[in-house]
Amino acid sequence: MVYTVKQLADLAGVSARTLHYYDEIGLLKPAAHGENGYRYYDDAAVLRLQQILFFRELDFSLNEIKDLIDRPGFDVTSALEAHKVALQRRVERLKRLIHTVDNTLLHLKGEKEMSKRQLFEAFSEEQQAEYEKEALQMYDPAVVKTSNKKWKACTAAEKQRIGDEGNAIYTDILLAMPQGASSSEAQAGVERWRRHIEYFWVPNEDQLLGLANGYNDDPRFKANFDKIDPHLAEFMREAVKVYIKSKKKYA
Amino acid sequence: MVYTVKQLADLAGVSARTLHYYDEIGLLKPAAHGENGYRYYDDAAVLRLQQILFFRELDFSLNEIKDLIDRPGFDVTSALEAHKVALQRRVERLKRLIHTVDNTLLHLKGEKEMSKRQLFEAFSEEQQAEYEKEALQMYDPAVVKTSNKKWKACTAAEKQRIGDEGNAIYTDILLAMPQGASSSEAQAGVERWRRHIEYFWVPNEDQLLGLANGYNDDPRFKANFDKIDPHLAEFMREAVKVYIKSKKKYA
DNA sequence: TATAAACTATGACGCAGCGTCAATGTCAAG
DNA sequence: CTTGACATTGACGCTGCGTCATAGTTTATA
Repeated sequence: MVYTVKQLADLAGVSARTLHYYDEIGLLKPAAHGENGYRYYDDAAVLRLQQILFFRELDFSLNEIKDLIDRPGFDVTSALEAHKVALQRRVERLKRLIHTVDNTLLHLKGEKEMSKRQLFEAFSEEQQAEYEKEALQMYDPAVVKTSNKKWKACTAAEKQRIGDEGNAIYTDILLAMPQGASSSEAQAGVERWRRHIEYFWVPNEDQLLGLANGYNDDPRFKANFDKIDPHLAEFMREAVKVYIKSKKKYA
Repeated sequence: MVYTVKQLADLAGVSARTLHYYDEIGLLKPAAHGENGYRYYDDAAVLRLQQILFFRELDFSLNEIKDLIDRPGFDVTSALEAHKVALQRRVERLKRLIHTVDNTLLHLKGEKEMSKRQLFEAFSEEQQAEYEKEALQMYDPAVVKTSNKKWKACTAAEKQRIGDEGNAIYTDILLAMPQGASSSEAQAGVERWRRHIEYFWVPNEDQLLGLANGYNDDPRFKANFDKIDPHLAEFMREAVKVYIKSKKKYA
């Protein structure tokens, strides 16, 4: 059998352009060129194209495919095994992304319910509280409920006060920056911060550090801190490290 | 705070080129341009960049990101939900690919063991038998073992005979093509084919049709059939359909 | 202060795998 | 002989930058 471009294209379910391209890069050459310049494919080309499409389905690149079916004695098995590993890594990555999307969605919904349920506008501090609850989720979902209850039980005025308190604390810590992370000013700030956090949640030392790390690593936390000062998050992390060390020493 | 290109780039962990590009497509514009043409970014730009990178991590396209953070009141929640679905689809697809790779690897390894263990060279018919075992795997792995045992128990001469028998059957069916899929010649061929298959495995009618489908849809099956005739696989599918219908009618 | 090192700018090509015109030639049917 | 369906090559476009190339600017050092 002999096939023109369109015939082979329809047969294999690809476009004519694709066959042109495969010819261009030397992946699938027609059996013969007519004097009119037309491409004519034979049955061997059909088989080759089927192999190509098989590997293409598996997300091999056209170059890899060329190696796989051209090089005689090319190690197809280990190529497939390597490819499998690559595919698995992609799956893992995608799963992490989905998880992050889920978290973000949870956060957004929480925020919405809040702002709908009360007159209280979504202050950035309230957002911050949301974030903190989320971070906390990584430890114990049971605690989240308690935290949520506490927050809901607050009046708008109380919330306002809590938000202001948070702001004040961060400003205090900011002012302690020139004195260094181990200065008594900074450490006092961390102490106040801890008690502020404890309004929602009572973390142990490790969790406290985890939260400070989150302030640096989670872009949403980070963004809020950067609004105050671009080095605040990092400074807090250092200060918290010092804080914990001294706590553990005297424990 | 004000940042030059490199400062912001280092801060955010991206390249200067990336910032140039984001400026070019209007995704992140510097706060000011110096008289020397230099770009100068401010803290707002830092925050915006952080948001951009957050969504970029989630595999949003730069265009989508622009919409997400520029359009006021753009529905971020449903965008995220749609994105999640897209991610999930990608995961499903990758899992299928991995499964296919696994099957192919199994097949390749089986082939290798075969050719190593015996003097018997890897005839294309033996390959075909491998494929058939693989197709069968989709139904019941327990049956595979039986099939394998049977095959291994064969002498080389027996294998040769079986392979030849397969070839003869396919040739017979090929010769029946002009008479049509429902012709008695074709149906007799299917009957012989069935008994031939049953040497390895006893399929029910549905499984028989599944196998005939595999001859068309699996490129490796297809390739072998196309060597005989490009329309044989399709013809067999039709013939098997007819065969099954008549079987069920009289059942 | 002269010069070198480090930074800045714009412009352009390259990558993968084709889709999509565009301009032009060829073949089969009515 | 026309029409329409096919064929050809050539070229740009898409995504998200990496990577020169060329040229001007700022900063550090001798």
